[in-house]
Amino acid sequence: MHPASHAPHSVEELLERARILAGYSLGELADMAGLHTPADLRRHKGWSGQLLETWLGAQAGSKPEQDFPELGVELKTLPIDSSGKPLETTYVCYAPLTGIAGLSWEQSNVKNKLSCVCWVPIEASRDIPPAQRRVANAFLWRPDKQQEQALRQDWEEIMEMIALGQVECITARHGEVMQLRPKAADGSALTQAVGKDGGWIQTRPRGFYLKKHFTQALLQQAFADI
DNA sequence: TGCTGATCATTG
DNA sequence: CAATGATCAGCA
Repeated sequence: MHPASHAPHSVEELLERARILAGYSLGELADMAGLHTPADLRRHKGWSGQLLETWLGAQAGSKPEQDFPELGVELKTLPIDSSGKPLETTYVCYAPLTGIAGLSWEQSNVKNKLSCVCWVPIEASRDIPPAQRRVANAFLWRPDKQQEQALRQDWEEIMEMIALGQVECITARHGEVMQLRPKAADGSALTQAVGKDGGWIQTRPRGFYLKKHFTQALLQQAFADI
């Protein structure tokens, strides 16, 4: 068994590839791919996701697009504990802080990214070294009406606050299923945003994240029959 | 102990 | 710097 040499040609092929990985440890997958497994992820936070990208044939990069543009599918690893509950929130995408007048949910990066997601849960409790963490069953998800409505509502509320110059007032407690949090290399990273009086301010870059209870519901929905 | 805010590595 | 992949870690 070896990593994919090219992107999958269909959603079915992608899901097949992902399901084959279920049961393997990250150490095994790294070995087979000829990659080094770090002892911990403190300085390798994106390692799991990049390993899975390698195995499934996604192009690494930093483009604000889906991982599989031809399929319209986004790939996301999801760390879970032994009882199958998410251990972390899930990063969605960078949040635009300028030039957002007239931007609609339909045009948003969030909607695009979440329109179809291949979720790959990984048993990743902190007491398990990365090499021993195991891949669980992948599943494909498209938001249903209610899920999309919930995402849309949070997005619209948060984006309205940003547009009104209230970005500094937004905390991770805003939003029912999705939150806005800092997203940067460190506290010195600054980007432009709209300020209170309508002028420009410098602020920390932000990203959208899915709250844990939302992704937990996706897991339950996907494995309800198991 | 969970969550929020902070942080790490890499690429374009 | 922007954006990707995320997890870390202090504090309530």
